[in-house]
Amino acid sequence: MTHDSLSRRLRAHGWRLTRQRQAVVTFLDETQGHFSAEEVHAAVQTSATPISLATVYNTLTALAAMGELGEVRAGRGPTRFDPNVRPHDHLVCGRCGHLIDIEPVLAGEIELPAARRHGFAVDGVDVIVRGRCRDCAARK
Amino acid sequence: MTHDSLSRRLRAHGWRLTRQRQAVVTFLDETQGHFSAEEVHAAVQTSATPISLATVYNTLTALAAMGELGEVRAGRGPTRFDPNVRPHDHLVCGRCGHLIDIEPVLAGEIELPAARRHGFAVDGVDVIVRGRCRDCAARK
DNA sequence: CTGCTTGCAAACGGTTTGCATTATT
DNA sequence: AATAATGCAAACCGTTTGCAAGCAG
Repeated sequence: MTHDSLSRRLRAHGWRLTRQRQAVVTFLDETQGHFSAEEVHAAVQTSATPISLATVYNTLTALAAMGELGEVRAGRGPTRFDPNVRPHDHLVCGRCGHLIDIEPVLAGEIELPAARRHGFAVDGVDVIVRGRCRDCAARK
Repeated sequence: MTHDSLSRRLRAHGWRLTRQRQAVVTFLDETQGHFSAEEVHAAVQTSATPISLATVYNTLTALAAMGELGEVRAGRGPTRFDPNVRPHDHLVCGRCGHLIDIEPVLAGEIELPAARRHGFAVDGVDVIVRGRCRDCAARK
């Protein structure tokens, strides 16, 4: 993404364009995978930008709230943030925590019948496939 | 899960049948719903049985490991333990955390095609439907 | 200039751990 | 008697918060 579209996006949400926010957004745009707040912090810090962990949390949480970033809580360990906002599900290793994106498991969206909705206003569905990754499965 | 069968299983796993473990198991057997470790602790403590929070964690974790208890990590807040071990999914309120069991969203088990399994040995699938419970939805 | 944003450090909630003591087998 | 399980308290990890200082608009 270009700097201009970045500015536009941030401003569109009423954000001030700080060096810290630019650094986080740029990092997320230029990489793929899943990152804990600590990992983002470490990665952005090395790029000559001063930033505190608290600010990383602020930024990531805000991005997630505005739908620019996915949050994955699976098994133990920290929340991981997912720059991939296309619909998809996750495969999680219960041993090492390895996390990868997979094509949506559910075909189309689920239209949960009212009888099973228990009065809920449904926002979405998270599907997590639990298992052992190739390496951990090999290691018994 | 009945108390008797669970006692049997605990012994089958070479576990000593202590007063604390019996208290936890009995509590889970006599109630329905979802409970944090703290809640189980509070509930069991009042029943004239001395038990520490650490022991509650030990017991719940062990029960979960042997498949006698479900663990639900959804959104923020503590892990909740689910005495219902029949296949089912969950509906979670993103505002108040209200958690309820629902019929399985996926018909039968998913046979994730090898091409999408990324080498994982799949154990199972957790489906969490996110939304707002009736009360929270009403409160806007 | 205004006030949103930052950094710091301390507080926090949930969970785990180390170790001496107790209780089951 | 042997040894698994307990209780306690402190450690721990990930995350949030309060507040003074800084900087974007």
